[in-house]
Amino acid sequence: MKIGYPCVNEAMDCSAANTFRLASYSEERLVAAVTANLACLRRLLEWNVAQGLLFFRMGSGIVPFGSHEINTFPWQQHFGAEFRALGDYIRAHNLRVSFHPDQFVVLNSPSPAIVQRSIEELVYQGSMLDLMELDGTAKLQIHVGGLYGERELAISRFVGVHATLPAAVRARVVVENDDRLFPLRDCLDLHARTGVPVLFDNFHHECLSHGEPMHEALRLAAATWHPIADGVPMLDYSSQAPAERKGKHTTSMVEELFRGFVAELHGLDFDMMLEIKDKEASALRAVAILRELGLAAPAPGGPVPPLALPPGPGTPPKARAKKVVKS
DNA sequence: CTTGGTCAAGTAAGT
DNA sequence: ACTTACTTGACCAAG
Repeated sequence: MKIGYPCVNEAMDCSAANTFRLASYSEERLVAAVTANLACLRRLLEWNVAQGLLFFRMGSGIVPFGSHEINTFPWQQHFGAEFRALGDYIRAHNLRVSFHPDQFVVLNSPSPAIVQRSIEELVYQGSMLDLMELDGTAKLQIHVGGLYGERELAISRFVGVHATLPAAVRARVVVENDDRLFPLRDCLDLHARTGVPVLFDNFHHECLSHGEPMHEALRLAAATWHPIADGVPMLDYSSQAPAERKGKHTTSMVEELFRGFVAELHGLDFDMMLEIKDKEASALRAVAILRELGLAAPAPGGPVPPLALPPGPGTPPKARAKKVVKS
C-alpha cells in the first residue's frame, strides 16, 4: 500500500502551481512558470521519497493554460527532456502518480463545446504522463459529471463520450464516486458499460450510497481495476470535519477513524490518497500507522523518528506568510 | 509590503 | 438572480 496526498506540500518552500493571468499571457511567462513548476515537482517527489510517501497527485496547473487555445507554445517538445527525467525518477523509485482534472471536466455535459474542452483538458494532462513515459497505471481521475435531472440519460452520455476518447486518454481515465450526485452504484454501472475502473472515495460513500457496507464497497470497487493494465486500485480517504457542513473534509486526520477504516480493508490492497487539509502532515501520520500495522513498506534505514513536527511557530517560514482566514 | 478582488473552464444547491 | 462549494491558492493592481 502506498500513501499519498494531493498537489500541495505545505512544508515546502516551492510551489508546483506557478501561474499567471490569462490577460498577461506570454510565452516568456509560460516558459518561466513551467520551468519553476517542473523543478519544484522534482524536489517535491524527492521529499516524498525520503518520507516514504510513494503516491502523489500532481496539480493540474503544471503547464498554465495547458488546454487553452491561447497556448500554442510547443511545450511538449520544449520540456520533453524534463518530463522524461521526472518519469525516470518516478519509475526508479516505484512511485505512483495521478492527476485529478478539476470540476470543469464534464464528459457528460449536454453541451458539445463543454465536452470538447473537457476532452482537451484530459488530453493535456494525459500527455504529461505520456511524456513521462509512464504506463497505464498512472491515472486521470474524474467524476461522472452533472445529473441534469435525468440520471440514466446522464450516465448514458458519459458512456457515449467515453467510447470516443483518444485511446491514450481512455487507458488512464478512472471515475470516482462523488458525494452528491453519483454514488458507487452508478460508477459500477459505468464500469460494466465501459470498463472504466472505479476509484473509491470512502468519505463520499459515507455521504452518498445505497447502503453498501464499507468493506463490500471496497471489494466491489477494487474488482473494477485490472491488476496489470490499471495497477493497484487507488482510493481517496478522508473523514468528516467535526461540526462542519456535511461533506467538508477534516482539517487533520482523526486517527481512530483512520484505524477503523483500515480495519475494513481486510487485506485488500490499495494506493491511498489522503484528501485532508493539512496535506503531507496527515499523510505522514498515515504512513507511520500503516508501518506499525505492517501494511506499508518500512523506512529503508529502519524506523526513524518523525521528521515533520506539526506546523507551528518553529516552522520555517514559507516565501510568503500564510494569510489568516477570517471566520 | 500588505490587502482584497478576482481569476479559463461547470453544476447544483442554497439564499 | 446571485452566492457558494467542490480539492484549492495565488496573481496582481492599488493602497
